Amino acid sequence: MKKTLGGSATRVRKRPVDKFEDRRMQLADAALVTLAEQGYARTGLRDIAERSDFTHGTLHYYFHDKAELITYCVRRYKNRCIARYDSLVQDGETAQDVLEAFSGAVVSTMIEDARMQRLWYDIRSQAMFEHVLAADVAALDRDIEDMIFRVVLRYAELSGREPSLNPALTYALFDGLFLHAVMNHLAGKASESEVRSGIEYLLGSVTRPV
Amino acid sequence: MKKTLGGSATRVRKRPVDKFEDRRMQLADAALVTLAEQGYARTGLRDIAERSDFTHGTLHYYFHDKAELITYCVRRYKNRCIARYDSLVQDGETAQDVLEAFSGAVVSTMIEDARMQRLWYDIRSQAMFEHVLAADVAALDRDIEDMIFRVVLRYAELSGREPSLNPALTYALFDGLFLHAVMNHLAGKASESEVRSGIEYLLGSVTRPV
Amino acid sequence: MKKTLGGSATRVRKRPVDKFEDRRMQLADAALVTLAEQGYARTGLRDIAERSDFTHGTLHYYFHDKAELITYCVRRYKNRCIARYDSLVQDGETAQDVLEAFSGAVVSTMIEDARMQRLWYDIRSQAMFEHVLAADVAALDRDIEDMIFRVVLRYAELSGREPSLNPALTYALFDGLFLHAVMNHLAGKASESEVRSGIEYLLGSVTRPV
Amino acid sequence: MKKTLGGSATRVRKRPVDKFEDRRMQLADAALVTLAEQGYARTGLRDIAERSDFTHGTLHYYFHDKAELITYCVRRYKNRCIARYDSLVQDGETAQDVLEAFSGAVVSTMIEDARMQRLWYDIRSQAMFEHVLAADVAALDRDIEDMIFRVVLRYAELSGREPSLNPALTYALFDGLFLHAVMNHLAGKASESEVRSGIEYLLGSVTRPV
DNA sequence: CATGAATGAGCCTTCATTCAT
DNA sequence: CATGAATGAAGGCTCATTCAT
Repeated sequence: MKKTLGGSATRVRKRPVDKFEDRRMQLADAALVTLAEQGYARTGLRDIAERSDFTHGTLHYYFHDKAELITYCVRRYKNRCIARYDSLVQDGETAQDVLEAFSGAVVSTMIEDARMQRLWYDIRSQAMFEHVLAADVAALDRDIEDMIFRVVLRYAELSGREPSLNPALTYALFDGLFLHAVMNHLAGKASESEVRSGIEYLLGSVTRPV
Repeated sequence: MKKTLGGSATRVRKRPVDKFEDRRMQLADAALVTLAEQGYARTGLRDIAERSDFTHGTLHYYFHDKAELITYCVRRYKNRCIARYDSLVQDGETAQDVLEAFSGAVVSTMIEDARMQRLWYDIRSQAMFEHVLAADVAALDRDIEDMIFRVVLRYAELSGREPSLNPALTYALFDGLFLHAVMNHLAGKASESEVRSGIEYLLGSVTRPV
Repeated sequence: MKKTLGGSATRVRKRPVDKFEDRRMQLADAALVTLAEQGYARTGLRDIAERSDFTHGTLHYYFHDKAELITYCVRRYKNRCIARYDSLVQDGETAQDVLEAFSGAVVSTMIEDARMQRLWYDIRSQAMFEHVLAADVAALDRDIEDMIFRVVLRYAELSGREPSLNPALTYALFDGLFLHAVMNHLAGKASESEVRSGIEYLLGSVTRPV
Repeated sequence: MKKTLGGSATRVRKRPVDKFEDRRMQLADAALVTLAEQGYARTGLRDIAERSDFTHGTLHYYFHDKAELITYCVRRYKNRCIARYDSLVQDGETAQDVLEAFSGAVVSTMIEDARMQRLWYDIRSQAMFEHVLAADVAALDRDIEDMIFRVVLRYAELSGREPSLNPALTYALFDGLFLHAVMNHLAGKASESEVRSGIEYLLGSVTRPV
């Protein structure tokens, strides 16, 4: 409300709602570190609290229960991923740009974010069993599907082609590729070049000349 | 197998080792029902015992700990899967046979074994975090990869084609397809025809004319 | 009371002490609603605050701790009860008036105030265990005892009789009657006429002809 | 089953079901000590375990949850009370015997079992709020009501009288007497003679010449 | 062989209370 | 005055595991 008050540039304090939300983000980021390390089932709220600047009581102050915290965390991580991929790809001006930006991003995700990614796969698996997680996870998965299809569309458009598969099927194939890239990386089997060639192959495979 | 066959007519009891192994299988099959229903993290040994003919303590007599039981269960389930797919596919005499047998098997897995499959995905996710599971799961995954590649090889051979991707990449793509088929099915989104066309597409895509 | 009245026309604000006390009453009344619903042990200060116009922290500003709030609440409720019974009974001009006013009041307490009454019985039970509550509850119980005896005295006097039991014993019997009336009502066993006849019987029983 | 096997007098081990039930009793008796001391709401399962020979996990092995343990405990205590009163009273051969046995028992309950009795009043209060307790407590209260009426009947019969009030009302009055006896005793106000005379008065009051 | 009693660590959650603003 | 952020102890409960029988 009192936000954009005149030209005053010295609004020192954020609105209360922002403070609350800020702390949620801060806690979520701390939680993500632990979650990525230990996984959903093996991470207690106490573990999370211990590696944050707060106590475990505070976690419950900001999140109603564990499920809410976890979905908030995963949503936060995944939204960042999606934004990152979107911006990367939209900056590309040739099909080659897009291909390289995309496969570069996948490789770096695989290498640097392997632990975060496995958390995502973990939570997505749990969501097959736990009702409370299902809706949130499904929504996120749809967002990722859309993002992947945007990449494919952009690539197709820049190379005079068009998608040959629907978004769901397209995503399923890329998802398989990502998942195995991460699993392989965590298993110590370096496969950067294989991932790159896999993506190149797949981008060609899921599009066709107009 | 069938080791002490011969002419011996007085083999009243199986050899001890067999009895032990038999019971393990019996327990594992009972456990699989519960595990498929509730998932790894949410299933206690008590839950399993309650739905079997044995007690809680007996489980520990036959399995050293929970991880051993679970990996034994999953290995059992997955080996059955692999055998089933192998026999189905090897019975086919034309490429069309193989295609139909394979996609039919996938569809029926998706529909009837959805709960078992999600258990596999669950355990595979946990294996990314729990070292004790990692080796067993990795071995199983390799077996599946091999099986998938046998299907592709057979299909290729019968249609005058050859694989265009290595086994790992081939599996990754099929795996993505399977995983999303199961997730969609569990989410209530029927997609039988889509799965069939996906498989047909993919079999064509991972092979090329010789 | 009304101390600074006089000719001063500008007394805009109540004296500080009154404001403080007013707010305590306001908070206590809000608290009573929740307490009557959930009982002492199951009611958190948060529950109370949520159903009032104030926050959690404010409660501690006006009451030192939970025990003080609770005793304040119960005292408030019970004093209202006592005042009500006193005025009802003193208005009666014949023994029959008193009997009817009294049993009518008990019946309406049983029906409309059942949830408040159970709170009283609850706190009185807790006071048997928690020292901090003991003194306050005991004082209240004495006030009720006195009130009951005033009713009996008034009834006796108007009917040419006199009490035949001491106040403590008299109260004990009426208290048993009340308690069971409330328990029965909460259990769904309507017993209005039984309560009325019980009271009539008891008023006769605890008095005797002069 | 194998219980009364022939004339063998040396059945060393009880049947399994008995062992389980025996331990429940043992744990319940230990629990009653702590519960009587601290009251329902202030007693944790850990408190109970600490003052028993077992750990808090064991409590959950024998009782499904806290409510089951508590109701089991109270039922156990109250059934003992009822049996005790029944046998005491039935041994009396004259009205005077019954009067003395009964009031003696009440006095000794008041003095020696005051802490147990307050637990009963506590749980009965909680049952007005907690649904899980309601049914069990109501059943117990009915048993006590019956017992009281048996006393009154016996007393009436031996003195050529008959009950003048129904069982519910009769119990309500005695209950009020008991409750206040216990509260007074806990408050340090000795009142043995008063209790005795109250009971004598009440036994006369709730009966009338045939 | 198989049982089931017993354990104790650990989990999520609730809550009265304190305190800086 | 009033707020609400933060705390930490405590609560009920679950569970893999051990072990005497």
